[in-house]
Amino acid sequence: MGKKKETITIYDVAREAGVSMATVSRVVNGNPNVKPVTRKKVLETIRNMGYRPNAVARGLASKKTTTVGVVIPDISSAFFAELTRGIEDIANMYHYNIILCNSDLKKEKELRLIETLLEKQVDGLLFLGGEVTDEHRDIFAGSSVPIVLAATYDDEDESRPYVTIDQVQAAKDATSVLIEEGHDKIGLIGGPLTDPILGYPRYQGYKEALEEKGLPLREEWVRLGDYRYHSGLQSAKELLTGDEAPTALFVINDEMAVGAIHAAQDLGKKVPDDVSVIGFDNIPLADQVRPLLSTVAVPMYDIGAVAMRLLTKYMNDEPIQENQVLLEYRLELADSTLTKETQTG
Amino acid sequence: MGKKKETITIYDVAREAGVSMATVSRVVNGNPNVKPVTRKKVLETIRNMGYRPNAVARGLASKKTTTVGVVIPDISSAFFAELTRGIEDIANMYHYNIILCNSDLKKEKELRLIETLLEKQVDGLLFLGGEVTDEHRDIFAGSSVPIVLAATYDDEDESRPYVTIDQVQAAKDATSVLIEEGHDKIGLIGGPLTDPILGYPRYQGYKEALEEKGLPLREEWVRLGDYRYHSGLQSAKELLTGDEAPTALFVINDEMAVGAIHAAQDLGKKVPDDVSVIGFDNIPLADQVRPLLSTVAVPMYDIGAVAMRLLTKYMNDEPIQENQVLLEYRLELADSTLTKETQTG
DNA sequence: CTGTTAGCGCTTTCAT
DNA sequence: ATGAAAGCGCTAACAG
Repeated sequence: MGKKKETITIYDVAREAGVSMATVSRVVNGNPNVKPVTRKKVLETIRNMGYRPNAVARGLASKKTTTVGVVIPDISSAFFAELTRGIEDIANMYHYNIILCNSDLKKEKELRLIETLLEKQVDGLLFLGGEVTDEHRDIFAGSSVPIVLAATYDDEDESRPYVTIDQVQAAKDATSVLIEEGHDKIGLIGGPLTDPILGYPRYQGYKEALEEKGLPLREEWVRLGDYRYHSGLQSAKELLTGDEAPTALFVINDEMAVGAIHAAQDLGKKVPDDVSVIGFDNIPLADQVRPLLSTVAVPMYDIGAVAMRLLTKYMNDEPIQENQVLLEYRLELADSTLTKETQTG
Repeated sequence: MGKKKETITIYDVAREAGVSMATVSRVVNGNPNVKPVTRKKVLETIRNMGYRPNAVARGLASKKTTTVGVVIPDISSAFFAELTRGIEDIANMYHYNIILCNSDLKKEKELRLIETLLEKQVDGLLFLGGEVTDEHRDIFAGSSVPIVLAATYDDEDESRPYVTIDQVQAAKDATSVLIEEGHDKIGLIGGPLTDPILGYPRYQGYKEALEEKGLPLREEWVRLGDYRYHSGLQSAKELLTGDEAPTALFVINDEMAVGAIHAAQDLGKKVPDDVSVIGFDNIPLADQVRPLLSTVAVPMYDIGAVAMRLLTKYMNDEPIQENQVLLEYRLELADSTLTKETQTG
């Protein structure tokens, strides 16, 4: 496949065009200090010879790779796929490429990947969605490469840049929607409370909303899932069975929320008449279910885009006004709850 | 962020450990020709000094980057996200990293990205989902880097490696399910017929199935969408209105198929009692809708994984038995059609 | 505007 | 088992 082309270098082009390597380099890099005639001649021989610049050599000499590393939990999750799309679009806009790595939220894998990316001399690093531990901090501190967190944050390092949303407040707002709808038996389908990024804060928001309105937080109305559809389906089946069943569910991500809707329907309950459901994230699925899912619209694409943009600023030593960004979210109230209004936080 | 660490090189380690650069290099690369004592000492000073190998320098010297380029239409599509996951898992297994690029199926963007990836000296390239034109072939031919196609193929270049499924046969099988269910008014929601990768072949399969059974292909039962949910919703609304409406729909991807189910339900029709729907791809959504969607299960993850594995073989000059692979698909018959059986092709 | 000359940090013969 | 030395292809002063 492809001929074993003897690599043609900048030196070959220089010789052929009758100029120096430096001049060819200048032409290739768009340096204005080249006489138009010379430029033309060089460009011509470049085309004729089929010369293609070697970015690795350039990287070694210039100490810039125009490549950034992205460590993400799982690209097959709709949430992170959308986020990654935001990252890549901005990266592309600024002429960077991204090396994409799935971490599965495994700490050891995360650390290994970060190490590899640093070895590959990425100009910057985006760390998404995982918890930042001391070991992460050690490796971050040992490098001079700018690192920005996205869809997570580091509560132990006040200076670490991040882009995310206020998880607690958003969860609180979502729960409040159900309360204001008149519900006083509100269940939760959450994530592991040991998850400091999503599971715990969203639980916390639920709790705070109930406390504020003087509603009881009953253990039997709480289930902790694994963020997947079937987990939501199963959890809701349990919650909605029995006579003291909640009449509303706050489900901390859309996939589980849609599972909850289907569970209710399987049990012969109408959504939202018999049970209201509000989700979280606003992945496309929220709009591809009947009834349409009310949810917290997280600006996934923007989180990625803003984080990448912030990273470019670090990489180019641009002035930075704000390096810890809480993006706005919206309550997207559709048909799985009753009320119709929009708030923002 | 991070101290401006003066880069410590293999030379520094060598000096500090009292050995030569070559020896350090051997240790770092696991070359067995190093006395255990020496190895130990070197490893120790590496740890003490916090030495991190520079993969760019290594890449320049060795002409290997252990990085592969991946050009994909859109990472935010469930289909390609899953495929990419398969790619990355295998890449990771063989110690490669991937540079991920979204092409949006725009030819110019594809060509530009491929060019950039080759400049970055990727060891191999995976080109996904797009059409291979003469310009693609030119650039492919001008490089000695192995290139494998995934979820697409090149009908003009008989030697170009690829991994995909038999689109025509699969579409034919899906349509046949509806026919065998007793339907004779079978509509199609397809993609653009100008799309040689999905739109046309899946249409072709539909057509062949009808012809084979002597059923009429009626223009008014065909709608061409854009693969998105709303397009399926809208198309189905049009198809299912009127008295000569089809009683079954073959929808060429799941997203549109779910849209079609919802359209039917919105029109007060029951699925599958009033109208059967069969989709294509078997993305997670197919399992997150009621009724559960019958569909053609495409081994998305495997297409990516097998393509990546094939690429590693090229990159390591391993013997290759089969470089053009048609993976098997299954008919996943669930609740949006009546019959219950499984075939494979 | 153009050329010369050092490296960038590592791998890789070739000796020893 | 280990070292010396020549590049890999390019950028970046520094001259002129």
